[in-house]
Amino acid sequence: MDRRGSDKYRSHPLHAANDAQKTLEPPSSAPLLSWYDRHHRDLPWRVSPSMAARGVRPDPYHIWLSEVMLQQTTVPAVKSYFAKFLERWPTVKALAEAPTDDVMAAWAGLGYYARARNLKKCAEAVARDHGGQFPDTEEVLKALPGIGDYTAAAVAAIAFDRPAAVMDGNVERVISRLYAISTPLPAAKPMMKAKVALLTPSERPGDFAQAMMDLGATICTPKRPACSLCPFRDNCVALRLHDPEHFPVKAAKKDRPVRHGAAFIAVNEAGEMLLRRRIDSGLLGGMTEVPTTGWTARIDGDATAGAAPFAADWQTCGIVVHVFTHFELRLAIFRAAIVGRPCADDGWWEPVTNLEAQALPTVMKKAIAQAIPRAFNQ
DNA sequence: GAGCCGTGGAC
DNA sequence: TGTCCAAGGCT
Repeated sequence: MDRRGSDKYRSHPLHAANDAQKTLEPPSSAPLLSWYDRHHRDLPWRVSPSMAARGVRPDPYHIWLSEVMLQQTTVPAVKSYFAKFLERWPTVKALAEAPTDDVMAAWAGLGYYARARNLKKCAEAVARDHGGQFPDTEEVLKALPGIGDYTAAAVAAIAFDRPAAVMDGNVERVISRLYAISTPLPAAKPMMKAKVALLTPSERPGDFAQAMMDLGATICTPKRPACSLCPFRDNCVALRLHDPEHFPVKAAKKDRPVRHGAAFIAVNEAGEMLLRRRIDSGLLGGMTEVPTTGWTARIDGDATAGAAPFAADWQTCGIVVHVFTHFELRLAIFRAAIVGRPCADDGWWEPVTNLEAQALPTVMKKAIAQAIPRAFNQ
């Protein structure tokens, strides 16, 4: 058990780290900012250096929206969603007035759907309590739904040029290597945040924060970091120890259990599919689903017949496997041709041609595609 | 503090 | 193929 990541606990000579540190100059923000000016990435939510030089500041709404989307999500995955949201809801006020179901449907596929629910709540709070203007301090930002330590600091620094200590997974990796911190995460976070605070300059704190994250994303990568290109190469204790990949040390992860369930794709003679809305809390909260069993039981033929939303000629369509963060789901898929609209009180019958507009999470799209291969465009 | 909460890409 | 992980927040 605990095979995942357990080797991260392999021992490391602390005395060597201390000895190496004595021979290194402490890092400063200047080389990093210089590197950032030379390697700036053009991202949709950023203000270009030339515009910034003319005093143009980023739109706080854009920064906030991008930062929420980027929580535990990669830049390539976010880009199209960011463009879609800005086109549809150009201002925080527009987002505040949008129907929640529209926001959930637009978010479908990005994952961590509590972010979408909180995004809407946050927009409403900004419109209602702050006159449609985002607050410009960490403390007030953090009081808003979906804004925690990281996002509050990031918005304060990037949008408002506040000297906030921004720490995400990238910065944790950079800092842990710079100082060869052997305390495992997450226990080491307070120590790391203190290091970041000392390193954060009063000039260009927003650029510094983005530079630290860019450095972690492109140079100080988890595997095979490009240390020879790093502006901190002469200050990095982990590099001096010839083992940057050893850091950050993390607590071992737990095994991922397997859960079983069944999903039922019912289509009537009018080309409509039975859908339901999940409760607002918990897994896939507030999102749309096809009828399913609970996701704990082991499914066999007898249990499946009783678990269907209504009696019908259910045909088996095989198994869909979907991996969530903390468990793996194996979903038995069943399909039936229905006459009329049974169970309409428990959900609704949606034209199959309109499935793209629904708030269907990826696991549900996979289940539907298993039963009806042409339900979605690829 | 630790568990819960998605997804897709890289290796 | 399995494993890790990506600009975390909430409870």
